[in-house]
Amino acid sequence: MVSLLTIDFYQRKGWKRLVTLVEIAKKLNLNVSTVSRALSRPDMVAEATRERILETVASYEYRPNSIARSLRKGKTCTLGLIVSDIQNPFYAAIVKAVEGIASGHGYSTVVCNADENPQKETEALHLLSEMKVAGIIHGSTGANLHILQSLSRQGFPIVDIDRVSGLTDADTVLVDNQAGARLAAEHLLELGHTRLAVITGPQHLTTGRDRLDGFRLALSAAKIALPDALVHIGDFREGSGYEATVRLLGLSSPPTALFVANNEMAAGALTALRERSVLIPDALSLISFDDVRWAKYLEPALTVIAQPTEQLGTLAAELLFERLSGRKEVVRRVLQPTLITRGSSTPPREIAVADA
Amino acid sequence: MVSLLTIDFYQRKGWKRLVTLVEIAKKLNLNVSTVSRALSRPDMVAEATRERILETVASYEYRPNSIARSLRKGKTCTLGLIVSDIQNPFYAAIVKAVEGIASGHGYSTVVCNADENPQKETEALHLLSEMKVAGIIHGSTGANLHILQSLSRQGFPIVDIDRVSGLTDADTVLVDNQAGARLAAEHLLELGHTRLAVITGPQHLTTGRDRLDGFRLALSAAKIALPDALVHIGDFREGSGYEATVRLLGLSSPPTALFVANNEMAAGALTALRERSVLIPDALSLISFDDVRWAKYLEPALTVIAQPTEQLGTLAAELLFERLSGRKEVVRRVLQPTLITRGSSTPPREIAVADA
DNA sequence: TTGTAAGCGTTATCAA
DNA sequence: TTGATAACGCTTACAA
Repeated sequence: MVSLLTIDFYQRKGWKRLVTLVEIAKKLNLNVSTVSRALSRPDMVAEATRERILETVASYEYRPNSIARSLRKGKTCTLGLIVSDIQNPFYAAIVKAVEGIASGHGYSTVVCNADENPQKETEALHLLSEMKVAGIIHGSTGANLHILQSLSRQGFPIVDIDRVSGLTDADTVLVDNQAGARLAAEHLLELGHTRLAVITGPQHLTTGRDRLDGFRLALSAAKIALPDALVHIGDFREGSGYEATVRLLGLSSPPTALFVANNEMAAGALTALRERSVLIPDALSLISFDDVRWAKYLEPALTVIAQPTEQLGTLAAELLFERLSGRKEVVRRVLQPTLITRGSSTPPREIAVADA
Repeated sequence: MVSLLTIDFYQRKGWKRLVTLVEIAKKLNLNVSTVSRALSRPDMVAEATRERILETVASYEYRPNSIARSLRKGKTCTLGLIVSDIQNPFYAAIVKAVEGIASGHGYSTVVCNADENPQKETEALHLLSEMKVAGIIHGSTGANLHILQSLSRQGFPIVDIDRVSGLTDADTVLVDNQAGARLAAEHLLELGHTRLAVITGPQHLTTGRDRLDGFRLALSAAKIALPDALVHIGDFREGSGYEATVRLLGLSSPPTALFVANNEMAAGALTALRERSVLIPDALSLISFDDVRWAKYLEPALTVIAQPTEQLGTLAAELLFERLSGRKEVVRRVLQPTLITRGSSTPPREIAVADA
């Protein structure tokens, strides 16, 4: 009878045969609180009792229910991480770094994929807020400032990573995108290019804006013109890099050097250049943001502006944990990107574009 | 006084100013249950009351506490996903696919990185079991069968992905690794190679074993010898691909064709080949598992065995949800990899290896 | 249509 | 050193 009841009970609920503290306590004729203490504060319970308990716990393969614990304690050991594309190696590195730091602290990481879609970001934020995560790290689309502010007011520590959301009380970890773009421009200028083009990202993202601004600034400092026809605004995805490149190549006088503001669009640009048999670097010098693995395997290898991706993720997670352990001041860290010169950028040679 | 008490209370607990059902109910002079119903079963509450409630809920930015809900309902809306390297594009694609399906079902995904480390996998499994996730998808290291069995007995639905764990009651989504390796071998054999080498993964992983077996089978069917010196067992990481390649190149008669069993080791192999100026495909034909993005950007582009990665992740997640909605039979899906012929594999040419 | 109350599995407070 | 008990925020019989 009893066993029948038990089975029915556990079939009604989702968790099937999960042992609980109460059951362990019953087996041992002890009180739940004693068993609980034996696990969380072993020194507060007599040696003999403790051993009996630990034995039973092991033999029943008991695992504490962190849901119940979280509810009782009023805190979770879960971090929320929102990125715009897990498959982009840039974010993959961040995910890995954050997960690493988090698990080192005994925290788990819930990864949400916003896909550059404000609607998906909204859902992700709601999800994380309902999960009552201990904190949120996110590369913002910039569209959900209102929700972020509300979450922040509710006490969720928030860390902006890679992009600024507009939150005033969030810690921030950024790469100096202007400096990176300047490095790229100056490198091309030093090589002697005077007709330079740029494919950047959406202007509502700090990354897209700053990388264009930096490029523009360097050019104007060198008194080199940047006509509108040589400026393309993509969406940081492969397709837009392809299309922008096609249009640039269609110009009556195409550029001799091209700066692409992230790795995805660079991949698109490459495809377009290959299709049209544009020789790199002879017909066009190419430089892009992000030192992805394949950059060095290309022929010629790709000159890039490298971002310290792991450091970005590590730092963001560390700032979050500092915040969780009481830091009050808002911290803003700006990391410096570096130029890695490879074969895809050389001085301009006045060679005609080969026919496709 | 009241406000002081409140502040003190919320400072003691971690969750700071999170509105609860009780508070909403109090503001409205309603019972919690009514408020709860207004949100989860709106039709069971009077139009007027419902509107009053929804207004207040919105103005207080109330978000249900999913911890409490999970505890009460005895189920979570969280999936656990264990992969051995988030940064490997193969797993990144799986993570993305799983997360996509999960969020479509209103589920969140906790991603754990096992790093090919059984110890880390153990921790991840314990974490997920304590979180009482609704189900677990994992590419097993093969070392934690005991824990997996225990979890399975406790009622956690488990899906094996990419590798088999040994669980008998887990759904499984695999790629036919033997067939893939056979495709690779047959391709090289058809090109006329007779001295073929292979770099495979750990033999305790089905992927490492099957890819070697398939290769071996194809060669023996063609009556081509595979001497031990031409077989290298790596660990699926870049470094081991590099080292194995270096050793292969050091042989008195090096192979004319090389099959590398995953993309990471292929990257390592490439580095070694470049360093030693071994011309591909003239001195060595190269083929690898995994059609990563950069494979087609190489010069020559890399011939690969492509795995249907998104499909792998999608299917795994779908099987899990089917299981959650009651399916009892164990399902095992085997997906077929495909050969993508590119420039890195050609008939052997008897050209000496250029000096480094 | 709404209210009452029990309970999910823990932990923490208080008493014994 | 241990036990009894009340929470944590929510859902859901059941009663009104």
